[in-house]
Amino acid sequence: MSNPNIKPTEGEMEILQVLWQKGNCTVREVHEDLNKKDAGYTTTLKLMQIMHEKGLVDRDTSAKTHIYRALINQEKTQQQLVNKMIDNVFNGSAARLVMQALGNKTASQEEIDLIKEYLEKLENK
Amino acid sequence: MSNPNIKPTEGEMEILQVLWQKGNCTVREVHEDLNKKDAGYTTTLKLMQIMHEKGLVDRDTSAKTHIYRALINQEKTQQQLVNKMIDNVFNGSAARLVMQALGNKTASQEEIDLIKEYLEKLENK
DNA sequence: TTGTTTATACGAATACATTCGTACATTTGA
DNA sequence: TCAAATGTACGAATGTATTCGTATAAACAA
Repeated sequence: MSNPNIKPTEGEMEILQVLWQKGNCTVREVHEDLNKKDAGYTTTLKLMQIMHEKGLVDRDTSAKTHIYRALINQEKTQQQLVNKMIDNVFNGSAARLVMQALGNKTASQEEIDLIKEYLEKLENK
Repeated sequence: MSNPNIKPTEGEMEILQVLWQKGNCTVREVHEDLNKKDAGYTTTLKLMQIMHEKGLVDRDTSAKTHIYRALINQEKTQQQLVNKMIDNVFNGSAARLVMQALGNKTASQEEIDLIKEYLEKLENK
C-alpha cells in the first residue's frame, strides 16, 4: 500500500489538489496555480520536497526541472479525512456532517439532485 | 460575535465535544471523559487554560475548582470546519463531500433516511 | 563568453500545538 | 493539627508545519 495512514497537512492538501487535477507538474506550475497565497517559490519547493520524503509524491529528476506526481489516491485520502472529521467534529454521525454540508450555500440544486441520485443507488443494493 | 473566525485545533475539538455534550464541566470531568488517550491531567488543564485565553471557553473561578463552559457555538463551528473541508479537500464541491461521507460504513440506513427527509425539506423552500 | 534567469538543496527562523514537570495553594480526613 | 489529595499556574521541552534566505548548478541569451 502506498497509502497507510498519512494525514496530509493543509498546505500539502493544496498541493495535492493541483497534482490530482493537473497530473504531472513542475514545482513552478504548482506554485503558479497556488497564486492566491503570497508565499515565495522556495516555500512551495520545500513543501514538495518534504512531501517527497514522506512518500506523498513521486518525482522524475532526470531533467534539471523535476516533474512531480501524486502518489496517494485522491478518493482514499478524502475518505480518510472525512472519516476523521465525522469522528472528531460530529461525534461519529455521518448524517450530521451531511446536513451541515447541505445546509450551506455551496450546495446548489444541481448538487442536491446529484446526491438524491446517489442515495437511490445506495438503497438499491 | 463570540465566534469570529477561530479554528479550534484537534485537541481543542475533543474538549469542545465534551463541553457541548455535558454542559458545564470541571477540568477533571473533561479529562476523565477523554480517557481514551493517555495524556496527563495537567495536559488537559493546560489546553483548557489556553482555550480560555483564546476565548473558546469561559470559566467560573469563584470556587477552587473552576467550572468551564463552551463559548463558541457547536453548529457554527461545525459549519465552519465543514466549509473549510469542502474547500480544502473537495475543491469546493459539497456534493462530493457528501457522497464520500455516505459511501462509508458509518452511514446506516437510519441515517440515510434522515438525510432523505432533510433533502425533502430543502426542496420545499 | 559571460551575465541573467531558472532550478534544486538545505539550514535556520518562526509559529503553533502538545505534553509534562514542578511550585504552590486549598481542601479534606484521620 | 497536619499529611495526603486535589486543584491551578506556569515555564519549558518537544514535535511538527511553514516560511524564507542563501548557496550552487544548469540553461539560456546577448
